[in-house]
Amino acid sequence: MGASNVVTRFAPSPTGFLHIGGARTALFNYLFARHHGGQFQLRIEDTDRARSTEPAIAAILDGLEWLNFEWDGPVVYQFARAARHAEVAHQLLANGHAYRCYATAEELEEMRAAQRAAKQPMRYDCRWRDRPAGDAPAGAPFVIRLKAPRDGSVTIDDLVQGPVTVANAELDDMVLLRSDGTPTYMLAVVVDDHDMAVTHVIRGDDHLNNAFRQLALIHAMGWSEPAYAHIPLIHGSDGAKLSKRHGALGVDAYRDDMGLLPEAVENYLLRLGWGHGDDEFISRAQAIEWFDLSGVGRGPARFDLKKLESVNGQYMRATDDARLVTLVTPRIETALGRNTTDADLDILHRSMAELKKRAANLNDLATSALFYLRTRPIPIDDGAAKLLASAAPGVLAQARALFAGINDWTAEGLEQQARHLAESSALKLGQVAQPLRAAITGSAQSPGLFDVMALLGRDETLGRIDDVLATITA
RNA sequence: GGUCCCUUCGUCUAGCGGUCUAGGACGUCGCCCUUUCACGGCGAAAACACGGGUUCGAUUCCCGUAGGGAUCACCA
Repeated sequence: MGASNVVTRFAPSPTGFLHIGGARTALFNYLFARHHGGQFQLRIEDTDRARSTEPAIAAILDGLEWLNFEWDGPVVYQFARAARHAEVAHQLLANGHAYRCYATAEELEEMRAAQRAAKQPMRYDCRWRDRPAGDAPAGAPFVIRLKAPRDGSVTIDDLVQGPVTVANAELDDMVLLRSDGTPTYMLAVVVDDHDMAVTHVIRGDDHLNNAFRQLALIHAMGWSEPAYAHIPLIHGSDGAKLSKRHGALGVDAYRDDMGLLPEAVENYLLRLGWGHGDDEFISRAQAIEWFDLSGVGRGPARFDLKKLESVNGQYMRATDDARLVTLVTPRIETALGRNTTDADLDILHRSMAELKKRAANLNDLATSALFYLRTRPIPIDDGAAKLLASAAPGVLAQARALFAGINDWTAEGLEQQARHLAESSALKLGQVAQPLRAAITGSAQSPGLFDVMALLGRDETLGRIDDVLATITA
C-alpha cells in the first residue's frame, strides 16, 4: 500500500442523527481510504440553515467516534465556505457557463404543473438561459443557474454500479446560487470535493443522478473528475425504505437502547452488501486489507435485526470480561437504583464468563446479572414461583440442611451433595436443582446452579433459601 | 409518468461458462450435550423471477417481460 493520494470523505448533513445507512457509508469510505493508505475526511454539510442543528452535529461526531471511524484532518463545515462557493458561481457567470434566472417560485410551480398535466418530464425549461441582459427586471431577485450542455451524453464509470450513461437532455440547468446569494448543495459539494482534493466519492446511490449534474459543473470549471462509487441504500425487513420501525435509528440507539457493541455493528454493516467468500466475522484489520468497492452489491440490502443481534452475541462472547463489566455496570446501576460496590464488581467479574454466553446484548447481560447483586429477600419471578410450588415437599429444607453442614463450599462439593440428596430421595437431579435455582436466583433460568452458589457464598445462599422457606411455612 | 439501476434459500451472501444433484451465515425445525437457560456439536427443510436467444454447454453473456429500487426543489 504505502502513501497514496486517495482521499475519501463522509459528508452527512446535520439534520438528524447518524443513522445506520450513514454509518455504513462512513464505514465504506473509511475502509477504502485505509486500504489504500489514503485520507478519510469528514465534512458537515450544513448549508441548510433552517434544518441543520448543533445537536445533530454532536450526534454525528459522537456516532463516528463510537464506531471508531477516525477521520483525518479537521472537520470541514460547509457553511463556513459559502463565500468560496459563491466565488465559483460568479466565476462561472463571468465565463459564460452560468446565467441569471429571474423566474419566481410561483412561475416555476406553474411550469411544473403544466408539465405534470401534459405528462412531460418536469424540468426547468431554460426560459432565462439565452435571454439578453436587457430583459432582466430591474432590481428583481435572481438565482444563478449552470448553463449545462444540452446535447450528447455523459458516462460515469461507477466503481459499484458500472458504466452508467445519461443523456444531457435529461438534465436541466440546476441552481447554483439561491436568490439570497447562498450556495446550493450541488454547488457546494462539487467545490468542496475539489478543494479537499477528494479522489473517490463514495456515497448512497440516491446521489447517482446528482453525479451527472455535478459532472457538468466540474467540466465547466475544467476540474478533474473524481471516481464515483454509489452504494445501494439499506432497506427495512419488508423491503421498503428504512424507517424508524425497522431500525433507521441513530447509532446512539444501537449503543444505548439496544446495548450493542460497536465492532459488532461494524461487522454487520460491512457484511450488508459486501462479502469476502464465506467469511462472517471480519476484524477491522482484515476489513481494511480486504475491502474493495467492486465487491459491493448493486441491489439494496434488507436490514435484519435478528442477524445483527446474533453477530453481537458472538462479539460479546469474544469480548474480555473486564470490558464487559465496565460496559454493563451503568445499566446494572440503573436497574438496581444504586451504585455498585467493590463486592458487586468482584462478583460481576467472576460471573461474567458464564453470563456472556447467555446474552446477545448489554441489556440482556445486565438483566441476567441482577440476581447476583440484589439484597435479600430477592424477588421471585413467575417461572420460579411455579417451580417452587410444584417442588417435591421438603427438598428445599433437606437441601438447606445438607448445605449448611458442608465444609467444601465449592461448585464441585455442592453438586456432589445435591446428587447424593437426589439419589437418596429417589429424585432426579433436576428435581432438586430447579427449586434451589428458583430460591437462589429468583428465576427458572440461570448459569450453572452450583457455580452460582459457589460465587454467592454460604451465607447468602443459605439466607436466600431461608427466605423462601419462611414464605412456605408462613 | 420520464430517466437510471437492480433481481441466487424468508434475510445477508458465495458463485465471476462446465467444479452446481448451487456453498456459508442468520432465522426456522429436529437430534445430541445437559440441573434450567444459553453456549457448543450434528442434521433437515429452504433459492438461481419468467421467456427468448448466444454457446457443445448457462446461475454465470445478450435481449425482452415481470417485480423491486433510486431520482426528477432556490433540501441535502
